[in-house]
Amino acid sequence: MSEKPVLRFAPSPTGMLHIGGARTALFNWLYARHTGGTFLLRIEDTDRERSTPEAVDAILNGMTWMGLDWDGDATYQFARAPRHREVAEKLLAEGKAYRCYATAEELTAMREEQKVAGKPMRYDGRWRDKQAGLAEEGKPSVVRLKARQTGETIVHDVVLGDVQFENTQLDDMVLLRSDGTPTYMLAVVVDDADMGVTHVIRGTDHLNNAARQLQLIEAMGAAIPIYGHLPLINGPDGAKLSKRHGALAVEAYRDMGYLPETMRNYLLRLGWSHGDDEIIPTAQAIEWFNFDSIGKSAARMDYKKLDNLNGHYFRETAGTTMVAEVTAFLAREKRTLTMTARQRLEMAMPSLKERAKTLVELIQGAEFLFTDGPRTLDAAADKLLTPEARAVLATALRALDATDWTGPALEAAARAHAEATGVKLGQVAQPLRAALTGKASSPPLFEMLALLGREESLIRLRAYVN
RNA sequence: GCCCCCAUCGUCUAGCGGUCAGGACGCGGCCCUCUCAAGGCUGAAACAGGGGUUCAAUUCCCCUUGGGGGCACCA
Repeated sequence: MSEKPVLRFAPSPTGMLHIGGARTALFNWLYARHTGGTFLLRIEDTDRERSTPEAVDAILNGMTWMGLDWDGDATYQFARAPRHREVAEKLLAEGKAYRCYATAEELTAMREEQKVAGKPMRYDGRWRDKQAGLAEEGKPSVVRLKARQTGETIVHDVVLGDVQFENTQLDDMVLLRSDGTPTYMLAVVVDDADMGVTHVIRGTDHLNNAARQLQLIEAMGAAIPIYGHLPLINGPDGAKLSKRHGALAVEAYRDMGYLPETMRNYLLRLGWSHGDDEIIPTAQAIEWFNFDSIGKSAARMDYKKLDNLNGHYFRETAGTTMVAEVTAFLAREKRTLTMTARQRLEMAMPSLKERAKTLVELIQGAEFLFTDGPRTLDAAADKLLTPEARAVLATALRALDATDWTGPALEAAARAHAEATGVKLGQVAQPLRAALTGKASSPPLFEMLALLGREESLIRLRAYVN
């Protein structure tokens, strides 16, 4: 075991890259980067019916957005079918596999009977020791592994520990379909062996498969990889994460305005821990990541916590980077900013990123910077601009106009004006804010007034003086 | 039905025989404050139940219950 670890993420391109897959990819990637090993990407497209090029793109894009770079080119499993077939033929020749002529209908009936009888639903090995006779001549057949029928198979798992399966529970799985194409079971094992994969880290939905794959590995005489099965992610209600919960694909998180760094940190903490640490930037994660601290139980998505983390990374991220994130986000919505809007955005970014939790929220809060002229009031701002407030606005406006148009000077003027008229600063500031931004909350008022400039600010304020 | 896995505050988790059961998100209160955030202080909130083992169980074992996964010529 002196060789560097080789890990892989092997999704099937039958849909988007979902959050659970993203986490599996992340864990594999982290371990590879932590150890200086290799992280491979293999597209398991042996199911020709369900695999689509769109899904392949979605997975590749999702991985790229998540910042999970793989080593070398992605391999496509279907392209390796001849090799898979070769292995199956070898097994057949060695007597470790056999042809089964049972039809699909026959097997379905068999399972039905087993179910009714309360017996485990397994292939009964009806062709295991039977020679094909004249009747089978030219009939379609599948190739099955002649699995061991006694004893037990133990999966040594780095997250779950040793898991033991009775071999009587494992049946003779299909290696080659009747059309000659390899099954997933055959393909993964052959590919992992050929690619030199040392660590198979995947979801617990594959735990049972591990036992069966172990038998195939043994029959092939290949090296046994280190297994690790990760608990699945459930929806906020604890039920299986499904389309019903929406927000399944990583792209959905991108569109909701979360940063890749946020997703990596969040997904890492969902099932992995390092004492009391919550904020774990990727560089730190690479340094710390190990298999020992992976939890065994399924976790649920918590959007509140995700929001909180995203807000944290907004505050941590440089303003220029955030401007780039915002413009990229807007570009995806086919929006572009004018030169002025962009300049304002850059200037206001330190204040904007301080109070938003998602890019969507940040952009909503920045809309008043993107266009010129009087604002349309939202409900809260409208409620704020009572006749009395408008009167305050009128006098405050004159006080402001009489001073230097800088943040500190404007604030001083407003404070002096408030004191002179015997009201609190808030009573002066809120009407101004409503007229200036069209909203009841915004980044610091005086900073925004200065940023928009005297002329533009006065146009907006005067619009709401009766 | 059969097999496998899991089980600490509402949620994510720390804990690896003796702890006032800790942290984070969320929630309540106070402070700060031009709004909204952020920040500081603070409060409520958990060992699923029952048996063992042990001087001592959240921690080890068994059962129950509850969740999850699997049982294809899908991956």
